[in-house]
Amino acid sequence: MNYKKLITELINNPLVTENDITLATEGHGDFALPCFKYARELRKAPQVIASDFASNLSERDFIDHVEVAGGYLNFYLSRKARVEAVLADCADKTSIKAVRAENAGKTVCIDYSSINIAKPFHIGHLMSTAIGGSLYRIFKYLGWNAVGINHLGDWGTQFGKLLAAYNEWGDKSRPLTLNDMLALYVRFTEESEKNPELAERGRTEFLKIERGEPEAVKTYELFKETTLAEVNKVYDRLGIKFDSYNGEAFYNDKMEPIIDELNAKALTEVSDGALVVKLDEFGMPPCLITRSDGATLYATRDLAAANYRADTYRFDKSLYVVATQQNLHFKQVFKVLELMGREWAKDLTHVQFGMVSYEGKPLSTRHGHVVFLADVIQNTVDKAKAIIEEKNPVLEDKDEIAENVGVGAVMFFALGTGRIKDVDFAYDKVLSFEGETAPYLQYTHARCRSVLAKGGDIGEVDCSLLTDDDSYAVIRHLDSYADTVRDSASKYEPSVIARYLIDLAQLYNRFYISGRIITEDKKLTFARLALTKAVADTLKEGMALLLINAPEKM
RNA sequence: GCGCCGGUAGCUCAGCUGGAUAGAGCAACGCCCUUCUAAGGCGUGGGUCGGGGGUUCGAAUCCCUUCCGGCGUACCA
Repeated sequence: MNYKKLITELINNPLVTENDITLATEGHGDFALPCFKYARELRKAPQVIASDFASNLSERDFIDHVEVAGGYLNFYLSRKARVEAVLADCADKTSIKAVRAENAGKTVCIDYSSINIAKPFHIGHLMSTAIGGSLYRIFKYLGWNAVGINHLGDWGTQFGKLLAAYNEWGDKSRPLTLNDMLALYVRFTEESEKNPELAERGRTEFLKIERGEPEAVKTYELFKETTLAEVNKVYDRLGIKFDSYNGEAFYNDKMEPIIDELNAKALTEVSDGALVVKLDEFGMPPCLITRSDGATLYATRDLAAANYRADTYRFDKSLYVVATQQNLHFKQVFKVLELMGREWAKDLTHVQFGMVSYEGKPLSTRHGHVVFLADVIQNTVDKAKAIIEEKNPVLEDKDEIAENVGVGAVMFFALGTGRIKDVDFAYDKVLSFEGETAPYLQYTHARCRSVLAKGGDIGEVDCSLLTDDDSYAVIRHLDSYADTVRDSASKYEPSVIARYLIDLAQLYNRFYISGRIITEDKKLTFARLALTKAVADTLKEGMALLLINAPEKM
């Protein structure tokens, strides 16, 4: 319910706009209007203005009373009416449906995860995967048509090297694994330093792939399939989905028209043998289109990809969930597209996130300073299992619940704080199951379900029984759910929802402890069960947006 | 050098489209399970919101400046 708007209408003064209404500080009602800013124009003291507004209020059924305190006019809403409205909205989803109606027909492309073929899936990939996967769900939830794109790193000379290494040392008698490929690649890098002939072999093998020689392509496809098969297991555990796996290889034949167009529009020039688009007047270094040897670059592929997505999906927004390191790259690409006259260039956004390090040092596959995502998940799941054995050994489906709790903990680690901050991965953080964590949310949800199961059917609810401070605090928070999800989408920031859910769980737990829900008093029991149900449903829906499952029991 | 981002309690963070006493979690200490899930709740201690200017009735929030840290800065992605 948009009370700010209602209050503004109630005051009905041209000076007062909706944005002037603020949430009241603890102990000062629900909403407040600070009247200081009108003092100059009205030539009156703020307190006087507040009292004037108060005495001129029109019909006000949703307000219980107002109070003038200092220069503030405080609004105390009619709690009973608000409880009714919130419980009704939780049940029929009116406000969420309204948001969906606004967004119907809109399309958003989300480029996320974007892993490299033949490279291990480590915690460095967690952020893009989790943030993108969450945004994918959030946008869908809000009525958008979302297109999830895994822009695979499946092209480049490293595949020639890997092919050479595989032909030389690969064990063809058993199925290839991701670890084998990593080992082969490392060995190749080491040995080719001593043996230049080997390095040359890498280049010629890549040429074979480029030319489409069947033998080479077959092995290259094997690398790709092997990687995807393993990585998909992780995606499945995390609940991550994609609609397209078109990556670098896919755009190989789509760059030439872009280069031709850039040349035709006289945007390019040759500099030190390379073809570039100069961006000096925009305060940026030039955007490299082709190398001096004629090879295309990262930017070239992204220009082609952006065009392809625009043509194919007709997006209203296109997001790139990529680390902040690539800030300049995207600025350049977006600017070049704008210079090419693409009116949709304004709809492209680099959704950047901070760097992931491990024990204070940057991650490095080559130096073995990596943490594999599958291992992290397994560790959190194992710990969840151990806690279940300790606290609730009679629980059914222990493995499934441990899986949900462990994966949830990993997701919350990635999505719980603002994405722009750098994060240092540490096991004690992901393995923490108390306080502001996914297990806390899941626990609260399971607690709700448990009470609901015991409480049975909910009869007619008397909303006046939920106007005490503990109950009303929960209601008030539930009231901002739809706005919170919308805010999270507009900021491309899943952590907004994470914070919201933590607060909701805290408020509910306080309510839960403050008195019994199921009592002899039928009417009171129904009212409290209704509140519990609203909280449980909201927690579950909100967690799903963060890729966190909500088990019924734990 | 220039550009982007961060700097809030011992630690991890929220608040940053300006509003009333700056909030959580973790860690520390002290309480609360014969009663609906203690993965929970309550309480105590803990803050020059990096520093300095400015704008304003009012600044963690806006502007300027400065320090510290991360990242980027043409043929990797």
